[in-house]
Amino acid sequence: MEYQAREIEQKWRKNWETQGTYQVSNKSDRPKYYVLDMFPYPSGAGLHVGHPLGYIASDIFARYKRLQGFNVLHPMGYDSFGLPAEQYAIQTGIHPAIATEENINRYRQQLENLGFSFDWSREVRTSDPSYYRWTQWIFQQLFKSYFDQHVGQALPIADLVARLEKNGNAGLQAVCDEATPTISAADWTAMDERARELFLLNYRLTFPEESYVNWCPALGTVLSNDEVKDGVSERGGYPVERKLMAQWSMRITAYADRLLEGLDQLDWPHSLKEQQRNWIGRSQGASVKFPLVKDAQRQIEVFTTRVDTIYGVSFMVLAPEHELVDLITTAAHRAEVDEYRTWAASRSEVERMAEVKRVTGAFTGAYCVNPANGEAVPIYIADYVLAGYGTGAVMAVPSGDQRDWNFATHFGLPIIPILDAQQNLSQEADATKEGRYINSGIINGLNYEEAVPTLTAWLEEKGMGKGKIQYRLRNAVFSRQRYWGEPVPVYWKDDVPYLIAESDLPLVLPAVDKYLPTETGEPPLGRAENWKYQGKYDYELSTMPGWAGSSWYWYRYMDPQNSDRFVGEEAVNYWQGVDLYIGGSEHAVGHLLYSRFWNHFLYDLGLVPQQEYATRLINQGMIQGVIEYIHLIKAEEGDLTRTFVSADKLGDFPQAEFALIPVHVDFVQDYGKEESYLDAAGLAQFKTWRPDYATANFVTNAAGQLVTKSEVGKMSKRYFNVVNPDDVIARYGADAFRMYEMFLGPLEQAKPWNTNSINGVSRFLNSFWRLFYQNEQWLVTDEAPAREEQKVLHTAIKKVTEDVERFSFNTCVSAFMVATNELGRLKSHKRAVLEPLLVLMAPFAVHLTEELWEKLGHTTSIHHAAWPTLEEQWLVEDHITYPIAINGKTRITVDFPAASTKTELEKAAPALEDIQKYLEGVTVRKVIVVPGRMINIVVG
RNA sequence: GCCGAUGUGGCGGAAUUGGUAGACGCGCUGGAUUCAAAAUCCAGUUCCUUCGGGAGUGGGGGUUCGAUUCCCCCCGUCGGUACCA
Repeated sequence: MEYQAREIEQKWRKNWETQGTYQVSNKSDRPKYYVLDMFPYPSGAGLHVGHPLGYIASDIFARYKRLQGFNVLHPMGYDSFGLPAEQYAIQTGIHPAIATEENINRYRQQLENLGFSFDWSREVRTSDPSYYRWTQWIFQQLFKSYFDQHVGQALPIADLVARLEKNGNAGLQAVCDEATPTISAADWTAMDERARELFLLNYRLTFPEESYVNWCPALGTVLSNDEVKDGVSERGGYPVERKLMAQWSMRITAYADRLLEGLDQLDWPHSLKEQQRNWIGRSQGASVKFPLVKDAQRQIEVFTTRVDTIYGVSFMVLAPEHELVDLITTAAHRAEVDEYRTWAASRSEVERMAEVKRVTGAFTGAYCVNPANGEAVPIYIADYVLAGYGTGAVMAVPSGDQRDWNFATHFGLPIIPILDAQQNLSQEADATKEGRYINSGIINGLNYEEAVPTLTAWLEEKGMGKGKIQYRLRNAVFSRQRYWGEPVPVYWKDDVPYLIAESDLPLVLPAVDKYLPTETGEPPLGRAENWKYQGKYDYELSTMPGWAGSSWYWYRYMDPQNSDRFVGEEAVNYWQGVDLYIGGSEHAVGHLLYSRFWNHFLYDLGLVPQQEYATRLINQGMIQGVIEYIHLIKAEEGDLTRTFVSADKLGDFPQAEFALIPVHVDFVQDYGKEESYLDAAGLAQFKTWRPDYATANFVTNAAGQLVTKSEVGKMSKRYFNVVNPDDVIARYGADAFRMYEMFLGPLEQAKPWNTNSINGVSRFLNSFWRLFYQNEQWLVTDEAPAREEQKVLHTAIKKVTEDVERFSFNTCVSAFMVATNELGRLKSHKRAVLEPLLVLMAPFAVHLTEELWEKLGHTTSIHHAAWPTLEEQWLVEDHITYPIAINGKTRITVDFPAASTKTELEKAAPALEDIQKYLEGVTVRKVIVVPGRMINIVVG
């Protein structure tokens, strides 16, 4: 019987489904283990060969743990709200739910093709009302909570109210808006309901606020910082501008410290933790007040990490949006300042970032007082100071900061040296902390370590400053002016937001006639007819962002049907959290930070048992594609001729400029290689595919080939280089595909997709099969295996167990190959060897092993078998082959009895006949013996 | 600029605590089988070589009996991030 991948795979997939082989119970005597894959967004394009890499790895590990005797939770579901389905709906009028459903079905089919051990009875979809009901519920809990810094956790807002009634907010240590006024108990009591609600918004963990946001006109929505890359939207690459808008916000900054500290306990990739640390951006420094010369009651507060440089301040810079600008600008400078502010506001993020080097700014005409030395400091505005960071104001020290130096040089402001070690101040700033202070009042002669505490204490005493910790992390914008997302479970009364009753959840997404903003510019939900809470109050019209539903989904898998709670207590206490999370590093500062934030919050409420939900995380590397381009001569205006030139003939057109046009990789010969090209057939395919170029000229080389330019890059529709796993599976089978993806290299490393060597894996599976079957002949016998055969088996058990534990799956595959080669050489077909080997390979080649397992006479699934036990006795040798080196260079290898002692070997090695010729004319200085390893003879 | 990864044959990669560099696979070369092809099997395959050997893990230096592995400096590639005060 030949190995027939397709038949076997279909047979077992059906069988597993009817048997419920992968169904998991929340009750078990076995220890639990939770393996989670990152939530996929079901895009219309379906899976390409890069997507399954992490899923295959997690599936192997889940299966391994199952064979090891664990009760393993390994679920899959869909992050099914999102922009692409809505963009599609706008174009076609098809409800996003319908397109999403189709995409999900396609995904499901592709995933099933790969033979994963998901418990599909636990599938969840974020766009399902039974799911987003709980996303809305968690939102409501955030609204009902504030963060108390005294206890370092979230508490019910009712506690805050009780406190306000008693003491007002004096002495309250809680995270709130900068502008929150201080009130007494009497003030609170005097407030009416509306005033109280507005006041409480300063503290709630989710709240509407007016702030500068990333507005993307093309998408018609705001975006959070992590959704903006290089000044354009991550999805679609549309321009983004700064805009002042009222938006729901999440007070993630309350958790900045805990999110930072929590990282230390996580077994996550180092670089990913670093990214989160940088994103949170904790910096220690001081806040200092600079009173205005004209009005000492008003002060400009700055944050600085170098308070020691305060005597070097020669000017002050405010962000153009800073609230004091209007107030302080003198009449003489009014026009200039207004002009600058208008100009600054008109600049897009992209422009700003492109012109970082350019110095711009304007003088307000006003001065403030340096509290350290009482000198007057001119106040400028400039857009290198960001309104959103710190206080939106900087004390400028040109001698110690390059941007300040550039600004000072441009505007002719003084550059004051402050440390005797500073150098070349006429050329550039010197940020050194070395040396002793000069020109620096009370810290003259001190060094950095002495100056900082001295100054901070002095400023604090004078009430002009204090030590402060500042974060780069901003509160997260939580509104999207879009249709296809969770409705925010809030209604408005007197311009104040109220939660809808818990019993009214879920607030279901209403039908709309179009998925576009209303004529008055409201979000699409404004189109819903008669959509009012209790028939009279307006609902919030924005929806939640993509990351809402994915911030808690791993809990829903534990208990997906529960209609009383987002996850049942029993279920969450059993599964606790995720033991292994596998996914891409692109989620480092988005999903992985937001989900940690929500988890910390749920933990504070006592709803989940662990502060960090995923203790171990592994990034799988991206599988890249090869992009094939052909060179098109850039035509002059009006010139309608189109000429493509073979890459090896570009020299014939020295004056031409070329555009690179991506070509469908299927047309290209020797795809992925240096000398890949389009032959005549490829050119014909290209012309049919791109009729607009059907009449173009093609300058080919002597062989009639149009040589392409090949580049490793993203696998994406727009490069026409997407490889569908279904095609590969149809040809080689899912088992070969799974093993091949693992065999490509280390899991975490990025690697280009190349089908060149998949036949090696396919060949291996065939020879493995032939250990059982050859020429229609069943070969397996019940004879006792020889020692040598046992050694092959147990070497494999040891290697594969160790390697799976450290996620080195590529070396597992080669271990299987080695074992198969050896057993083939030994003509070994013993059940006692093959059966354990089959179990060892079951997590990788899930169908093939199941088939052979059945043929061996088993009636239950191999995936419920037990992982083989290593018996060291078979690995013990009576002789050890020692490499013998002279001065570190290996010369020969010699067998010695394993029992030889170090002293014996030291004597025996130099006496060997084969080694004598190396010792002529030199003296043996030392013989180094590492028992079991090697022998080195040092001569000289 | 800063932060983080990474660099080994023609190619993907292995070498887990410093101990035979190149496992395993692809490709390539030769052979067997075949009318032929596919498939399969066997042998070889880092480079140089006067066949004794010599060189060799991005480059240079160091520690060590011994370095792909540890330390210092430099270079390349990839990813993240950026007027963050």
